[in-house]
Amino acid sequence: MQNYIKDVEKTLKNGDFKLTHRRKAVLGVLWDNKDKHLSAEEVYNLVKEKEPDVGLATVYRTLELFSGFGIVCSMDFGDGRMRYECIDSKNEGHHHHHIICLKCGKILEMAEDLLDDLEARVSRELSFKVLDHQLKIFGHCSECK
Amino acid sequence: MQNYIKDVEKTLKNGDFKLTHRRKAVLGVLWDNKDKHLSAEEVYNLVKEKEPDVGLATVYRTLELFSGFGIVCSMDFGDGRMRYECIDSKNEGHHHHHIICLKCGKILEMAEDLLDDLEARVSRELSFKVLDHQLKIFGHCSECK
DNA sequence: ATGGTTGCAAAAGATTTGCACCGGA
DNA sequence: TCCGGTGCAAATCTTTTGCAACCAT
Repeated sequence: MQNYIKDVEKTLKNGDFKLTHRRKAVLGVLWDNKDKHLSAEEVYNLVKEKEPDVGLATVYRTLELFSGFGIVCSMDFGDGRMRYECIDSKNEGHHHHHIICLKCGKILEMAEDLLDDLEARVSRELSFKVLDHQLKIFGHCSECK
Repeated sequence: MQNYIKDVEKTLKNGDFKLTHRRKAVLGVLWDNKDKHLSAEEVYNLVKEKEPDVGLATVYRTLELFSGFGIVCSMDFGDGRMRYECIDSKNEGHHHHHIICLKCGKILEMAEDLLDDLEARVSRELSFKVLDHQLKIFGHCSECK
C-alpha cells in the first residue's frame, strides 16, 4: 500500500499533478475495495467517512484524473452508472471478464485471458490494432438459478 | 420487410399491444438501418422525417417495448447513450462482437460466436446459467492506426 | 366509452462545469 | 504571490414519467 501510493504520486508528478489529501483518500478507498466495483457515489460516501467535507465533484474529477493515468479503470455494467477499480502491478494489463447475475446483480470475475486467439484473428483479418477488450457474460448465478 | 412487419405485429398482438403508425415508423427506420447502431435520438430524427410530430418519449417507449419482445436489441458502447438495432430471423440469437475504433469511432462487427468454450467453462466451474454475452474489442482500425 | 397510445413538459439521475475561494510551495 | 485544487450550485445530457388529450375499436 505505501509503495503503491508512492508510485501513484510519482506518476501524477510526471504530469504536474499532486497527490493531495483528497486524492489520497479516494485512492485509499479504491485500494481498500479492490475486490468491489464501486460507483462514484459509493466512493464519495466512503471518502466522506474520513473527509466529511469532500465534494462529489472532486471525486468525479479525481476518478477521471486517475483514469487518464491508468491508475484506475472504469467499467460499465449497463446499470446507468460507472464503476471504478484501482489497478496495481498485480492486475495491470489484465482484462477482466465480468460475469453478471441478472437476478441479484452479483458480479463474478474471471480474470484469465482466454481471448488471445480471437484478438489475433481480429488483428490479422481486419488489420485492426487491438488495445483492450471487455467481455461481459449475463445470466443467473448458482444461488439464483 | 412486409413479412417482417407482419411478424412483429403478431408478436405484439400476443402481448395485447398494437403496431401503430408511430411504432411502424420506428420499426421502418431500424429496418432501413440494420447495419448501423442508431441512438434513440438518431432514430427520433429519422422518424421525424416521415412523421414530423412524433415525440422523443414515444421513440423511447417504443424502443423499450420492442426490446421487451426481443424485436430490437440495445447495446452500449460506453459513450453515454444506448444504441438500438432490430433483430430479424437472420441475426436472431447471434451475439455481436463489436470492434470499436478509439480514434474515429467506427464500429466493426464480428458476428461469429467464438466464445462457446469460455461459456461452457463459466457454466461448469461457477455453475452459472449463461444467458447472453457481450464482447467489445477496442483499438485502432486499419485507417487510423 | 374504453383502454392503449401519444405529445408535451417536467422530473430524474449521473456526470460535468463555472466560479469564487482556499492553501501549499 | 501564484496556481492548481476544491466545494458548491447550476448546467448538461440521456432517459423516464405524469398527465391530459387522442384515437381506434
